[in-house]
Amino acid sequence: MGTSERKEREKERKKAMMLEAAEKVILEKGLDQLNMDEVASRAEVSKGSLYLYFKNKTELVLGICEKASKLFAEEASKVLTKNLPGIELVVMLGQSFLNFVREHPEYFRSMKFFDNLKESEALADSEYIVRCQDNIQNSFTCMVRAIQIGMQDGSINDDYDPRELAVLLWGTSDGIVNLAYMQQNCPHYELMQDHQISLESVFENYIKLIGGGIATDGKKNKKINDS
Amino acid sequence: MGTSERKEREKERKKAMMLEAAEKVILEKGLDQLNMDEVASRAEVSKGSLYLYFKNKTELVLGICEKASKLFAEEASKVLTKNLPGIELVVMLGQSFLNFVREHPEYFRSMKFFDNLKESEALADSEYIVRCQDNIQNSFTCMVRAIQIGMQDGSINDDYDPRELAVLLWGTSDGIVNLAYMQQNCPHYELMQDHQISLESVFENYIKLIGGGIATDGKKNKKINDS
DNA sequence: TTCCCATGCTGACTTTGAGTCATTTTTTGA
DNA sequence: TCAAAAAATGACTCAAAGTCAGCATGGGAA
Repeated sequence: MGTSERKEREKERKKAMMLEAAEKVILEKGLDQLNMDEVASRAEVSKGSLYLYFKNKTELVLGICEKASKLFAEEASKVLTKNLPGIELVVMLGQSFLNFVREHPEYFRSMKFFDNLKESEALADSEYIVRCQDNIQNSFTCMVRAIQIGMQDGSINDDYDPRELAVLLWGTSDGIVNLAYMQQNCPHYELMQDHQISLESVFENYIKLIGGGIATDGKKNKKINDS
Repeated sequence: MGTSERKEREKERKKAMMLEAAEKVILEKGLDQLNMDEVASRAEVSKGSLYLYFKNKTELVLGICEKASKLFAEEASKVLTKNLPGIELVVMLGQSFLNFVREHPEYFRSMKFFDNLKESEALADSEYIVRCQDNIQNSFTCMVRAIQIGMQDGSINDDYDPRELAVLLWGTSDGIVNLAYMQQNCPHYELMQDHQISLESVFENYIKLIGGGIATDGKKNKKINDS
């Protein structure tokens, strides 16, 4: 009986259509202008149907966030397959993050929404929350792995705890990437427009600064000597 | 005729009461639960009065953001008066930022709200936006000054452009401070809860990493030799 | 003291948009 | 072919943002 399978697929397809409609609205008008009636009409379904698939507006956005965090986690795990020194993997992860945000500002926006949820919003009882957390955790684990690889191959200074260093890199790169997002999407954000500072060179310096700090830079290559 | 002056002060006092009421609500329930009727009743005025002082909900939050950004700018300029090497001023600015967010999460929240405004929200025509931008610009200038002082006194490597370095430090410390905010205010944020990583040590390592990267650390103390 | 006007204040009302549900349409399997 | 189940609909309810016609107050002129 392949009927139920086809039905299942059809359901997924519709859900995807609704998410895509919502993404477009966010891209065009911003998250705060997202309106359920408009999403419904753009997805060519009734409002009732929309609520059949997503129990409220929060879950609709979390649906986007799930896609976003999954996509990025895939990106991150792809980076890890490359045969490169750990330090370069770390740099590539940062670069992927930046590209991701530039290519999908609406995804980054939905992830910020996720970040700022409070328990007050029907939070604990949502499957989406759990899946988003999982995906983010996976990306984070990629960062930890890259650092561990680097410590193993001697390209990264092993004075630090790998997980702690990962948190540090996660936080700082989120900050830098957020600058990029705001420069691109928030016209009133003036920190960089005023002066003629390019994000390219800021990011380059970020890599140089952080990279310099965590790399072994020829001082103590014990691991390299071993191999 | 001191009457109009007293009236003016009275108006300011009421405005401050309304802002305080709104801050309390944000602190207790979060920004997304902020509700104009509740603010009005807590401030012991009618809804109509509230709208007499703030033309909409967005401006009310921007009013808080104005206070917040002003407070922080004052904090930052206080740091600059200290008679210390530039590098230590930079570290103190970072530390102040972290303390600020810990002590006033609702202020940080309102600044995030400001950051994420789109032009769609009656944006260009708001006096608040301009004042917030000014205050933030002032804080940023403090960071630039601290860096310039450090380059002058030889405690900071002058390979970088001061403004570009300031953007870099601004972005990264915003990211780190954001981690602190989330850990404190968003129960679903699991990046650090899972592992037993303390924010203290992450921040310490942040200072060590960045500080190490920008400090002259005895390699090229040309300016120090001069004096 | 009394009245008048300006300014400030009020809360009932309008509007908008999230979320619901009784009803209709479509699909499925007998 | 048809009845029961599943899916879809959009008019409705309800909460909260935002408005406005009328009320209160207080300071100055008669």
